Amino acid sequence: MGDTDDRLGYDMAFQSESASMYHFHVADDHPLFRNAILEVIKRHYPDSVVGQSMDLDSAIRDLEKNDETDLLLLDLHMPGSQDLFGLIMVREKFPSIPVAIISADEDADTINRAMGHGACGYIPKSCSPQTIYDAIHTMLNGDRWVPDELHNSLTPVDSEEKDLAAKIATLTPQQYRVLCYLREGWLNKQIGYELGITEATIKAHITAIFRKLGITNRTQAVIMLSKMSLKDDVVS
Amino acid sequence: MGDTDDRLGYDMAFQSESASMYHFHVADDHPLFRNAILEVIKRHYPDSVVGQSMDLDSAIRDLEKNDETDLLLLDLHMPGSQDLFGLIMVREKFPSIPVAIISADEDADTINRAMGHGACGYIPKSCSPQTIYDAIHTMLNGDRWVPDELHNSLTPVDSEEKDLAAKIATLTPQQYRVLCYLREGWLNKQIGYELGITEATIKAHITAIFRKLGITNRTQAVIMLSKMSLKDDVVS
DNA sequence: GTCTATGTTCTACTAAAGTCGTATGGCATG
DNA sequence: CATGCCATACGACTTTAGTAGAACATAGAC
Repeated sequence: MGDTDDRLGYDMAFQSESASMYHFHVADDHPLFRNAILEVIKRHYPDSVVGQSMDLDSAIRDLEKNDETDLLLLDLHMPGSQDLFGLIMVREKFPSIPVAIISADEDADTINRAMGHGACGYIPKSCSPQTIYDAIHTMLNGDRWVPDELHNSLTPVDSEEKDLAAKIATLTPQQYRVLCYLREGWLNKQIGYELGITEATIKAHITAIFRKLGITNRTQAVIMLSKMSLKDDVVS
Repeated sequence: MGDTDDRLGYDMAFQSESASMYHFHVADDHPLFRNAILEVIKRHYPDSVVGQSMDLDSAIRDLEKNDETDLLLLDLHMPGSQDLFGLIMVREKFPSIPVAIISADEDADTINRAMGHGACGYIPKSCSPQTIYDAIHTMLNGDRWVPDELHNSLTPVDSEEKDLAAKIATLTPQQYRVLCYLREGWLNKQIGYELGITEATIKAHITAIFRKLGITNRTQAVIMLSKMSLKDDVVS
């Protein structure tokens, strides 16, 4: 399986596939599909390093340790990463790391918006291993990849949605966590218990969130975020 | 009642339709399109009576006076009738009156759900006068009408959405009005001012709404309703 | 007519939300 | 190492949200 180079180059173009040691991270809370991805990676990039996580926080911690990750494969729906928000946060924190979305949701609008928010690819979970490999290979070369039928139909994302994404991206990690619970209709007291801090602190975070989003109460926050939500997935 | 002429031609204007006197109501806050509909009706059903309104409350008042209305043409988006909620309320209050949705929104999912919530037809605003006539004619005969391309692809509405619609339908008119403002992120004080009653009364209504919807606070209400919202229309 | 049932309205109360000021610790810059 | 910046955390206060209970009106039912 070839020799490996410790000193990984910054430029993928130099590296032939067999000789390259890539650094992947697979973030998906669904074990079956995570394994499917791992199979593909191990088969085609046996010398690569693969981080794994089941929620957004773990993924971010791992990326912080490995800031040279070559490709993040991110599920659209896992704890802390509903809809496009996880993608937005990761793109903000690690602009240089390419992010491929993997999701059961094959809706054209969803794929289009994921790409518009900075994903370098979108892999529907129904794809064959061969297709998954094609996609990963393409993205490691610095190109974008979407399912064939959408190749020529990508359109720019609504500017209002872009604005909102930019505001979300300014939230601190803790603020973002609080917002995730707020969005689900939790009370401040409940959020505080969940995060292990007092209700007073939750309120402080929430006030800060409102300022950043340009709103004045939680109801408006939910309204604002719901405008950015995607179609519901099919429960599999 | 009923029309006896099934022969449709391009200049059929004065055939046996002229002998029947239908009762229409056109509810649309966009004057241009309201007039377009009126043109079609006056041309093909010159003896008919046509009520008009620019918001849901006026429409309902008119329907109460004319409980034998043969067809209500309802815009999806006007004051008091965002998304499918207006349709749901009207179908609950007047189950015997056929409702045709007219809207600029031509999304298949939107059309499908409107039909699933009891509309007898869906007329995209891009339709020609001739097509509008075809649609109205079909619906007056008791048949349903949707754009050709969707004729065979209507699917049942999600049961959860049906449940929610049933709950919404139990709201009193005033409760529904309050809910419309709540949904937009207004404060109780503001809603009270708008409706000309005290904040205390708004609160009482809101508590009643929560009970009917099976929730405990306004944030959950917004979340619940947002699951039922449609794709945003293009602003024309 | 009386008697229910229901919608609307309100007062008085409790609970939750939201703001302000402040303190601490990490971390980068000069 | 001193300084400033910022994320995080908390307590005290004010404002808004939400509940309980009752008064009043109206429409049917008996």
